[in-house]
Amino acid sequence: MLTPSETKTLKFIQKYCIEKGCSPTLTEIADGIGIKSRGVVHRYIKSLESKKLLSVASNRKRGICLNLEAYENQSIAPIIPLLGRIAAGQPIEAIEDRHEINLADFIMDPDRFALQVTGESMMDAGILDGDTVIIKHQNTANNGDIVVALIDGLEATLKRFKRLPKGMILLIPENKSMEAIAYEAERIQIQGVVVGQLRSYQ
Amino acid sequence: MLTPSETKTLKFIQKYCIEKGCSPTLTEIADGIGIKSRGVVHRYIKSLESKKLLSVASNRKRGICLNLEAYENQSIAPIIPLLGRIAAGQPIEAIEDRHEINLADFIMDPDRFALQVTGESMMDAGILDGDTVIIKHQNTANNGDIVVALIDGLEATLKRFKRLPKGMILLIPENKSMEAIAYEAERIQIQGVVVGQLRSYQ
DNA sequence: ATTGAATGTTCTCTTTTTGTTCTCTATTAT
DNA sequence: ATAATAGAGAACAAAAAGAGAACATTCAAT
Repeated sequence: MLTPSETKTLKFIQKYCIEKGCSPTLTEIADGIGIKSRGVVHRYIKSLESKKLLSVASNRKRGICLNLEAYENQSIAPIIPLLGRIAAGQPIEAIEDRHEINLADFIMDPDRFALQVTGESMMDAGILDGDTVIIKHQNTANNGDIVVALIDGLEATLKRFKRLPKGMILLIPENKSMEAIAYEAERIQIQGVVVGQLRSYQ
Repeated sequence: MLTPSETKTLKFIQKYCIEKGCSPTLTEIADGIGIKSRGVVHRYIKSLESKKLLSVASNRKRGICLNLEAYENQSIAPIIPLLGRIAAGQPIEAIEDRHEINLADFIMDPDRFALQVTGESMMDAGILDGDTVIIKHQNTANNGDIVVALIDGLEATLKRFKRLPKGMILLIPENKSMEAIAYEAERIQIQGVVVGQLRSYQ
């Protein structure tokens, strides 16, 4: 487990390496993490080395070498490393854009809950049968939102929301073989909007 | 069985770990659960430890380590409540089928990483431009797996995998407007298979 | 090759924060 | 009454963070 200072040091080194193409000096690191002592930085580096997160060529200037496999050794990595982008037929943008996904942003909010989707009504929006959608609980929606709507108080569906003139609401399935249906606003109760979606292939 | 305070403490630690990437200090926990005494927090931690829900490195700062395996039996995982299923035009099965999604299953595995998808090559499989896919790092794949494949060592793509006779490998885009391409097996290097996918609508 | 500035390394020292162990009190349910 | 839970807070030990001095080594310019 890394201390906050070690984490800060490691992140600075990663960023520096990516931006400048070589590793930083101890003075640069000290400056980067907001302390004054090279000795202290050296201590952090040694600790990170002992934790296999990087290796240092002894006495070499700029001799820090990041261990890119390090994430795989981490005992707990609640945050997944986001390694880069992948495109259709495009070369991978290697390590350039390395940052992290914070799943906390995704989910850990008290007014959110999950629903498992059955049916294909939102297929064309990339929400498949069996997917899980993360819903933010709220009673209103904007045009274009994907909402959980309760029709006549008993039937809940997942549809794209559109407000029509004259107090009508259009619920649009994202599936070419299905039709959008308009309802009087009184019949529709918004239970929440989709803020995320996840799928497991296992 | 956990007391309310212990549950509160554990949930706070889970959330903190996910958000910050390291465990909280006793003071931070006290603050987080709304009490003032580090001593009390210490007592809760020790109790949680005796219930095998976490382990603490003694005298180490931020030395709390969550025990993820223990979560499968108890309803205290770092989870979102999964409220039910939602269907196209079907009534919601309210709270009847309430269980939970365990995010630990989804991500907390050291040999997994994430990639952000650009392009539409897997559109028909519900993987859209901008989505994040969770990759399990491995060098082999089964027919039907969605894989990250490196072509000629320099071009990484996301495609469905199929092994053909005579040492050929077919990489199939899930997009009607794109064609599957067959390669000699030597040209293809599997970097991992897709085990999850997530999307944020925010 | 020599030299000097920059850099890495190894110390000691101090301060602050944190973990640990207590005792004490209050509340609640059995 | 008793036990379990919840909390405050004091006192001490230890870890982490940091400053900075002193020395060793690199590396590039001369």
